[in-house]
Amino acid sequence: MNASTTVLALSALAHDARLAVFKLLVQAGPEGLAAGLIAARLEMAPPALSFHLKELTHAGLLVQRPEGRKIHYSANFSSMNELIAYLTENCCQGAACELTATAEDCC
Amino acid sequence: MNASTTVLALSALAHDARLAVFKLLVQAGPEGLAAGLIAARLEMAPPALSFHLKELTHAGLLVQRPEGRKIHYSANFSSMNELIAYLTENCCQGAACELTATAEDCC
DNA sequence: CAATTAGTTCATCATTTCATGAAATAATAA
DNA sequence: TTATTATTTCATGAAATGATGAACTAATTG
Repeated sequence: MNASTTVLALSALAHDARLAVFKLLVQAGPEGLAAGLIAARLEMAPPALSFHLKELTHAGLLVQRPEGRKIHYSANFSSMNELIAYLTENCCQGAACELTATAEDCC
Repeated sequence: MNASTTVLALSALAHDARLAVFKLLVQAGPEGLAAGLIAARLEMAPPALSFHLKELTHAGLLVQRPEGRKIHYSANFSSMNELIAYLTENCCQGAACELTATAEDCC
């Protein structure tokens, strides 16, 4: 992970709707959710959701899997871990978690 | 840290120049660097740098300290740690680092 | 095949972001 | 006090972002 792919991932997550989509898909686990279900849960218009799913997918944070006429999206955990690793190494002097109150949740 | 402050911080970091500024200031440590030095190191026009410093400061990622007629900026490590903690808890099922190759660098 | 469902793509428009150069502010030095 | 240095603010314009509704594609059902 280099600076420009990091910026791409950060840009993808730096939006209320997209962060909400990503969080929902993290909760959903590896199975993911169909686009229509995501739209229903987050009360988003289908074209808007489609736009945001494309952004997240393009940044490598989501993966797509056709399922009949539905399309399942799921979080790409390894790319998210790479992002967090990059931020920790380059932007925290490798010292993340040490100062946080929820240290036991992290690593 | 909630979703909207997270989006604010992510937006601030989601730009090549601002990510570079933040990384430089993390390396610089708590002393920080004067705006002019940052501009020289990163070869940025002063008004552009000022704009980006304001964005980062507004997001709580930098703190400002006047030093004579210079202004020193330094990384706010605790807010960065909060950001990483939020991402780890909400966007990684609290499983950051486990899947990364550089596990020893993280925590 | 016709109708329906799921999702995307397209066109448009409003808003935001960002770079640039000129001007302003404030602290120090001559 | 005048000049210089450090930084910010302002005004302008270009480019990117994002919301919306209509139209399109593809898979499934009747």
